[in-house]
Amino acid sequence: MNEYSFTLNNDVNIDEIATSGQCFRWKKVNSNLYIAPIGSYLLEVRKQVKNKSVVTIYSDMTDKKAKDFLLNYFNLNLDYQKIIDSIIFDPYVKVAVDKAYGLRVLNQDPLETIFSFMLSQNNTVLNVSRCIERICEKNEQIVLDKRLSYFPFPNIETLAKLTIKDYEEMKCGYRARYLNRIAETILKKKMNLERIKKLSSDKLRTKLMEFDGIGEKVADCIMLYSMRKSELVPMDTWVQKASIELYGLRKNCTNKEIREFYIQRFGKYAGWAHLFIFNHARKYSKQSKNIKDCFVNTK
DNA sequence: ACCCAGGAACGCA
DNA sequence: TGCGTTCATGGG
Repeated sequence: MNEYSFTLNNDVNIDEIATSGQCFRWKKVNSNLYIAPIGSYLLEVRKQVKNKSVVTIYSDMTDKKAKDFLLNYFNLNLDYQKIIDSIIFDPYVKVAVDKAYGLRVLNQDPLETIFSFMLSQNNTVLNVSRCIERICEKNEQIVLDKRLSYFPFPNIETLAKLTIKDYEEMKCGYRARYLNRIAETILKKKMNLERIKKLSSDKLRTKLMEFDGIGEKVADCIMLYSMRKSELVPMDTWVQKASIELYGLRKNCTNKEIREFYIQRFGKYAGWAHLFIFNHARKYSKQSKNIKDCFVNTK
């Protein structure tokens, strides 16, 4: 077992990432330590002084491969400041970025992301996390030492062996049959999720939506958070409400209209703008009557 | 008891 | 196309 670490700058904010609703397995151990099974490995992020933190990966990889894995997962090869600069002309996005600087779109495993967002329909983030954990517990536990053990997300063979009844027992509710069927189909057709990433967003969306249980919104989340489609804007209830309030879109406008408004306005990283708006609205609008109030710069 | 949660399938107009 | 209903489960 190898242990590889490096320092992260303030453009990786693990508090915000862990609670942003794009990933479901990061756990807060204490105010300075977050931990998550990612892929087959275990990751830790320890906060240091001055907005810096150290990420550690426990794996059997060489240092170079481990580094590449982390760069890839956190999207560290992207120019964070440049992306932020391209979207904070918008006053509402600017407020959201100021509150959550270091929040970033991750590049996650497609299979785990498909399962996560299938579970997310008509569900809470907390509940999705619990279902994912139960599914992972069907996998073999990896024990690093007395302090560190974890269940990696299962591979497709393991997922396909689980029956509808198994998924129901894991409290996946009516989504159980979707999960069972998609696992069986991916395995049977030998679908290579890494390869289909290269398709255009429109073709990929069509392909994903052929699966029962994946609609437009879930497809867009899968593509944004695990397939490098940074321009996509998933049409969730928060963004629908926020868009009407913030940008004065018609009350009965279609999702397509909202999505095109975002792409027109924010361009290649519209999905990032969306994540900041979603994150901010979800976290702060419970304490105010309307969404717009929490986007007004209160400094 | 009721309502909602990062929706989607289904039936019907 | 568009709109209303229904779908498990958990929490407020």
